[in-house]
Amino acid sequence: MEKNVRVRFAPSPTGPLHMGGVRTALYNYLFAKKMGGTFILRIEDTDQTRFVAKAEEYIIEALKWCGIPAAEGVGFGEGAYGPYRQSERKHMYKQFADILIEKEHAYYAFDTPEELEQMRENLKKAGVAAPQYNAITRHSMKNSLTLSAQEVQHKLESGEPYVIRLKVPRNEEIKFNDIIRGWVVVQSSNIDDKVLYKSDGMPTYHLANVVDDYLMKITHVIRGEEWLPSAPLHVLLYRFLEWEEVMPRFAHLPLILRPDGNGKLSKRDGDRLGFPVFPLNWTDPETGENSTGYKERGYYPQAFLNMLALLGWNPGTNQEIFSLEELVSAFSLERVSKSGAKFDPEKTKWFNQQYLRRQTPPQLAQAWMPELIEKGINADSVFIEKVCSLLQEKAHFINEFWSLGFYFFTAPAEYDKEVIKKRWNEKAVLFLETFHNHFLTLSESSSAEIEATFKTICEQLQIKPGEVMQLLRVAITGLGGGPALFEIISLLGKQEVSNRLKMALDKIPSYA
RNA sequence: GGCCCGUUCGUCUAGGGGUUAGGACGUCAGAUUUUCAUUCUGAAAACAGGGGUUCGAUUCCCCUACGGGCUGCCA
Repeated sequence: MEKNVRVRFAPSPTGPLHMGGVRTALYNYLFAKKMGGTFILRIEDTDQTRFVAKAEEYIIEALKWCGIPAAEGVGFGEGAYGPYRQSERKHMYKQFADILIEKEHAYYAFDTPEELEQMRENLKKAGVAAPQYNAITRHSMKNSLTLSAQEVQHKLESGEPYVIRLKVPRNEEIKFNDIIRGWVVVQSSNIDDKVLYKSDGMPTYHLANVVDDYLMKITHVIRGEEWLPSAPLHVLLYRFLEWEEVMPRFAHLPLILRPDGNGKLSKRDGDRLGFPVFPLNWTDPETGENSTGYKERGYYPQAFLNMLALLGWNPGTNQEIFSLEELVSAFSLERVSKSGAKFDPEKTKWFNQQYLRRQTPPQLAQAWMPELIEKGINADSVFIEKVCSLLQEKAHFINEFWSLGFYFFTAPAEYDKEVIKKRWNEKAVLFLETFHNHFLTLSESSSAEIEATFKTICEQLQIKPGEVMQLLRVAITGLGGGPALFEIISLLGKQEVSNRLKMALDKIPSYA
């Protein structure tokens, strides 16, 4: 077993973290915990042009809400390998680019963006589908391989903008053993001379992530499949920097796909299809555009995480509901699947329902209380808890409680029209009146008692219970469905039910 | 286009040379609660296609098809 496992989640702060990112963070977290290792948050902000204010803060808040905090890194008390923001590590990268140049594994390039564009266009015209800056084309570009040493020196000294590119060998087989995918083999001729160091003095992702992973003693790189094509490049970097023996193991996670059609789940899909893609609400600082989060939609973070964990990983058993601790002990990268997984919003709701079911009535009452207070409801806590335990089995979210059970606190203002249309007739009115009278004479009003009364009356009047049961419900709650009716009546109490029956008898005839 | 990765019910997936191919969500049907939006039971529902290898392939290999990712001085 490896010792001192160190993994990192390394998002770039270009916007809110979406659920794919959360899952990557989760798998990193689970793996770290499982191995007794360290989970690190590193902010990859090497692209200053794409910086989004508040994004970093959002990422940190999201991890906290989910309950998968980093042990080390930005927003989590730093650690021994800081700083953990690449912009603050700016000074560390150049020396490694220089080493590569010294070893002739990299070179300076002075081509302007226009010249690069020109090169690509020319090659396309000549029939090259994917023009590359590579072992062939670099000979006709402006770089330290084609220019004389003096020219290069002069350009450098005169402050001409330059980048440093990796000199990818012409024809070499590069391979690595991915934990999830097995051996991945790529010919170096298919890799281009990637920019490692940008003209603005910042490294690109490729250089920065390799340098930082090395410096931070990262043992396993667990990231999305979109990185698979550049992994060989990173392997090359480790080799050229002579860090191969401490090169991390790679695990490339399958993508999360959109529920409709195909393709990677994107930030836009959520609002288009009506489910959140972000853990928390987000307001775009530029456009003011709002996106809803799982938190604000009423999801439990545990349910959200549980769903995410099973999207691309499974324990090999039939267990589906896992606490975080259970996930940690069951998790392994080997059981992560290779193929992309379509996200299923319905099953996500189901997970939340499962967690809701597992709450105790006091927990539910506490969670519901703010809304009740806001609505000016002032009820006994024991009563509220009883309401919660009835509502619990009908709801997926606590935020459905009010629309499902407002009638516990206030008489209905409307009645289900469908039911009235179908069931309201003279016989039904007679039933309601009779039931009302009997109900008032009841000495105790337990649900069993009420049910017995109900049945007796049905027999007396020769009415099938099915004909009036739902109507009775509508008269009292206004709704056509809900928790056990006699429980509701019992809980509401004699006086209230009596009032409501009177009101229903009075209002319903002129209804619909 | 090129390179890379993938392909078991509609969806998430288990399995793995000989199985009635298992589970979950969803769907549908029955039951029960003499209502329902709960619960229970049940049903329909899958190995992309073609070649090998093999006594036998859904499982191993190859090809095809399809899907996805990447192809920036983005990450």
